[in-house]
Amino acid sequence: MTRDPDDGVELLWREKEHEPRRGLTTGRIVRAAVELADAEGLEGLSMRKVADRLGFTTMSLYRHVPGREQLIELMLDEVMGEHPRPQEGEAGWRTRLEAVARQAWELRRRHPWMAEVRGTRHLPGPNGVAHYDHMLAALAGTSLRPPEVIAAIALIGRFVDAEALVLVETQREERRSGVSEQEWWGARESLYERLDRYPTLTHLWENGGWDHPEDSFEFGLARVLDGIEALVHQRDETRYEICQECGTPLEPAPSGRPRVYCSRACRQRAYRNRKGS
Amino acid sequence: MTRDPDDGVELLWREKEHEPRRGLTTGRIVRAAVELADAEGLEGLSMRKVADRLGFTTMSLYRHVPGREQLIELMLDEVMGEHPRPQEGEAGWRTRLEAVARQAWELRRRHPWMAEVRGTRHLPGPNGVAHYDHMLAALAGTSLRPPEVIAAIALIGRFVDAEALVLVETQREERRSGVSEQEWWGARESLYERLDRYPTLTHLWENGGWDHPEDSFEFGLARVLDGIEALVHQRDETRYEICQECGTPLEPAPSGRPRVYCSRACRQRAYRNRKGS
DNA sequence: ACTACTTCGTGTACGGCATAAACACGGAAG
DNA sequence: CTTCCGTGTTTATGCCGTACACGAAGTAGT
Repeated sequence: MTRDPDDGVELLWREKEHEPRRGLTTGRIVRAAVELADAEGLEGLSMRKVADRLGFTTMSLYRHVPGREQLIELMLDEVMGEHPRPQEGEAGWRTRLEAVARQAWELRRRHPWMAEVRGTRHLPGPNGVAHYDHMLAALAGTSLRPPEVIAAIALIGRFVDAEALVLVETQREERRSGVSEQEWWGARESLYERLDRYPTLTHLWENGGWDHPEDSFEFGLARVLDGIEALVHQRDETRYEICQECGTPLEPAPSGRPRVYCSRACRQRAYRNRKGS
Repeated sequence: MTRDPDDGVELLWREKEHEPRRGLTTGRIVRAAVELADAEGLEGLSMRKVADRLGFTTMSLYRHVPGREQLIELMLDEVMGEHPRPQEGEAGWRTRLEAVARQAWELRRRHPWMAEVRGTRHLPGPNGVAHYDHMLAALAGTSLRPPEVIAAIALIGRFVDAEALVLVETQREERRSGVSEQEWWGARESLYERLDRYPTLTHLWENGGWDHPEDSFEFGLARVLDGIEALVHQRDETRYEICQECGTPLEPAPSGRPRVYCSRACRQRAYRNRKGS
């Protein structure tokens, strides 16, 4: 359906359909697919199984959804809507950023398949954009330059996704094999026999490096936030620089927020130029 | 072949076979598979195509390799062998760690499919262990505690993999569609029309946040290293703590390296206890 | 030299996947 | 009443990993 002139933007941003009592709907398909993926992971998500779950034939889905890929995009935006309402406390940027990272982490614990979605050209739906805006807001008030704000948020996002990915993989393998990760690695005797020749490895082993491992998400989040904090401090010190449009030195803004242009005129000129290109 | 009592450790750690003039070999299969995956990505790697490339039937591969999954593990260790010889310069930990991260990054640029491999139970082969040991060594000399060393290295590894993953995905989509990432996103007019209502997004947009984006790998690597550095400084200040075995306060070690146990007796006791469990 | 056994490669077949294309049916519009 | 369109179905194509039965060829034992 909807031979899309613009790749399915319309499908993602469609307003809510009034769902008929019976029959298929995009919304119903998406929800069934989310349930299925929650239970079986993304690779267990097949058009057949979604259709079965709804009591229709496989091909019927294609009347409402262009294909599997698009279905996954719809699923993503669907679950993005589960994010809690952004509450506008005036906490510091680090508190807010940490909170936002934990929310993303929570969401991926509820829907582990989110981390398994591949591809860089996913159009954001309304829920996705709202959440992205919310994340950016946590850093936009700092002295970071705009591209740094964006890169930092992307870094946090990739970090959470990477952690979620290893989590879902360990869980899947534990379920499939019935053997816990610790047990499995503990039973690899024939591997450990060969590790004596590696000095650092044995040194860390003898000093209990693997006895009480760090929580990987907590450790990594703290490190990444520390790293961003270091950059923020650095930028705080060299806060006042030059206008991005005309190059004259910038005065400190009375609001304390970072400035980019020296005057409204410059800002508008830059904006027009960008629009033209 | 090789119905493995211990899941293929033997296959990974096999000594080099003398390869007969003609006929199949595990090594030949692995190398052909690496070539194929380099060219077509991991999802383009099929047993049929590997066999075709070698001029044999599909099923012949199964005489030398248990299945696709094991083949991928073999491929991983194969390319791990391409890491440059670790040179023992006495640089600082940060320099060494950065170098090691860049090496891993380089390797993933040569073999993008490495980042696409999923699963947490990959047995390391000899090359993999050597590289892991080398990475750990970069941090083992600092005041970080052993579990922190391990977690930090894991963090770096996941960071590199995550970056490599988005890189390979953009490249694949660019090749498949013939449209560059920038062009594609630039052409999503019908999306941008809807973004006015999001304040931070438009603020950053107007201030040129997307005009000259940060290099994602460089930015992230710097942040993560900064984050680890912050932890190292923190540990430097509280370096001398208590013996992990008996709990008595630790004296500073003459070598300046971090200590874990107060005496050789405690260290040996701890080692014996761990072995027993 | 003859036999039994192992090793290696082949051919066929099964069940799973996404999806293209043609078709069937029911209700609304002309 | 006819036409058309939205919706669901049927059938078929071409991928995939791999189980299984078989054949050919080499090797060891007698």
